[in-house]
Amino acid sequence: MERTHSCGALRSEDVGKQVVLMGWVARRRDFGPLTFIDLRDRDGITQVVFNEETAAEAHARAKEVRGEYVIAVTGDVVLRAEGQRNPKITTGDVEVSAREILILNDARTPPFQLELTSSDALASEDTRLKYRYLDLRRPQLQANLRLRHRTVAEIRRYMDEQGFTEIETPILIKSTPEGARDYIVPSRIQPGKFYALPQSPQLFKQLCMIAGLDKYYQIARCFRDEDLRADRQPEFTQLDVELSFASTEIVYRLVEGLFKRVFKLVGADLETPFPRLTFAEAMRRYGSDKPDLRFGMELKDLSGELEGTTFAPFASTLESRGEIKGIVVQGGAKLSRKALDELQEFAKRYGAGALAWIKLGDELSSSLLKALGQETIERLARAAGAVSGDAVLIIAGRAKIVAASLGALRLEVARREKLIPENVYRPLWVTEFPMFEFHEEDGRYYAMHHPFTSPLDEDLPLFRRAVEENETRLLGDLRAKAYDAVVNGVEAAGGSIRIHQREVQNLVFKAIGLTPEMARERFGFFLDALEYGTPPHGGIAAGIERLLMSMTGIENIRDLMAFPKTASAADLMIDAPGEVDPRQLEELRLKIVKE
RNA sequence: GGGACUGUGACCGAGAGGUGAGGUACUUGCUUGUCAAGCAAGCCGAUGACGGUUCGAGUCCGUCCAGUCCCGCCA
Repeated sequence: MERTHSCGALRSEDVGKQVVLMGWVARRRDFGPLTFIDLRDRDGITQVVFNEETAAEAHARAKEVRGEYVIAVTGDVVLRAEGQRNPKITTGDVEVSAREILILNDARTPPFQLELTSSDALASEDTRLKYRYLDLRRPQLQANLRLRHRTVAEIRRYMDEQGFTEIETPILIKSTPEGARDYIVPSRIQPGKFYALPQSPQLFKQLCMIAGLDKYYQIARCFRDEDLRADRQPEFTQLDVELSFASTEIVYRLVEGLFKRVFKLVGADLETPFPRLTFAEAMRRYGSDKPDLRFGMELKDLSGELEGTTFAPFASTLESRGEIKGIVVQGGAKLSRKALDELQEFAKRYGAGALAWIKLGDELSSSLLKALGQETIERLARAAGAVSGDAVLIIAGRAKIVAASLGALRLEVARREKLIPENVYRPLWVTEFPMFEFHEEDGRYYAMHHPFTSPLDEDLPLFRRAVEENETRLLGDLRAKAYDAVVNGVEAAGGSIRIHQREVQNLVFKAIGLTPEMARERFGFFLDALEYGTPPHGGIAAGIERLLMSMTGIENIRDLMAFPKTASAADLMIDAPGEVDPRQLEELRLKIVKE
């Protein structure tokens, strides 16, 4: 017996056909001489009717069936009578009148309920993760995985059309101290030595360019041993792209074309070219390098209005060249004291000392009223662009902290006040990322993107001066040919044009404190390769799950992966990570040191 | 490394120091058309683990475990 249709396929046009459906029993409703089964497969649900009068044997067997049994049904598609149709399911105009039923497999009562009624909620996440194969039967998760498949399929089609070659690179590679923490794999054949799993195929894709492969891409698994977040898993998938003779403009066009195609899958029509913001401007106006442009509420600089203030917190901020900025919450005058306290707590997580506020209600109120006086406060509110009924939230401090806390506050307030429109897509390029970032603890600069990222051509003279004359503080001002594609506040892709000249590469190593010997030890093979005729090249990588998050608005990466891990990087289903047999350890010459 | 929240029957979930609702699932019976089937009955737990405070703890305190979210981290 072969199935003829999926459980989501039948329509009124199919009435009269004899069909075979196979699937899982979602529900059974027993009415004595009449029994209904909602049959579910990946495509949908079809109602099957068992009638004692017309199919006594099948009807009797149907009574034995329970939830999640796997059955095959042979029957006739019949039109449902007016008033008996079910508009909630796509097949709701028809039903299958069963002639035969075959129980393909029975099922234990599930450990949690897959089919929900309004009176119950989804089981807790750990229970569902333990029985992931059952949770995945839920139509929502299946839809996510199918969208993921269609997205990746579309990516492959597009990249192929654009002349790219999909090339696989090794999973067992070598650990480098740069970047994220590596997952390491012990070598049995060479005891005491370790492979690392790739954080990304970075060096290999550049080697593909040196190899003359010209246009490379890969749907690549990446591994990073860092703490997890709602949008971060230890292993994830990237569309990794690199092309020779590239420029930023070529990369932008390629990715805009790709995103345009892929976002069509969720019914979105992205306008190209995407608008662009430099990193500096994004930070200044949104306090974020991945601004969500679906709503306004831009950060406004208020330090000009406060020049010469005697209010100590503000005065000391200005004196130490910090920033005082604010955002306007439309209609925010109704914010309660409690809400403002909560927002202050929220801002403090990002290092903000305090959150000052002004409310333009029926009468002016402000946490700064005593300190600054009514006149100054009104001037501040006006400068921020607030009108009657609004509130202004103000944070003062070091530029980095003001951006982080006020940028996060902007998002938080927008969420709380429901200021973010749905079904709107606002992509943009964030460009000209800094080359280097100062690391307070280590007291030195690190490459912000990675050490092979090219500086802007016009910043090259400054770069030479910074390194050759050892003016290290200039390093913070250097801009890179590095870019992110951001959609609705999600960093969907990031990349750069690479350095292809040895001289510039040496400058970078010097800037981040790598002696030629150290650079050679870490990247020796790669530096060699660069000297054999490296074409100018550049590329980009798009996190597949992140891309899907921006397409769907789904806020948790786990919902876009088949078998994700928990926040403590565990797989509750297979119970990984686990201990290994002592013999395995011995073979690898490894010893566990107990605390 | 740090912070916040959560942990009650198979599942969801109420219970603001004095033995724990309700719903769903499951089992049985009844109802000829439901679609979150209905109705009735049954079944099911001493509340994540351990320790403490108390005459008495699910409720308070401590430690641990697990889950979620966030800061740090993620070039």
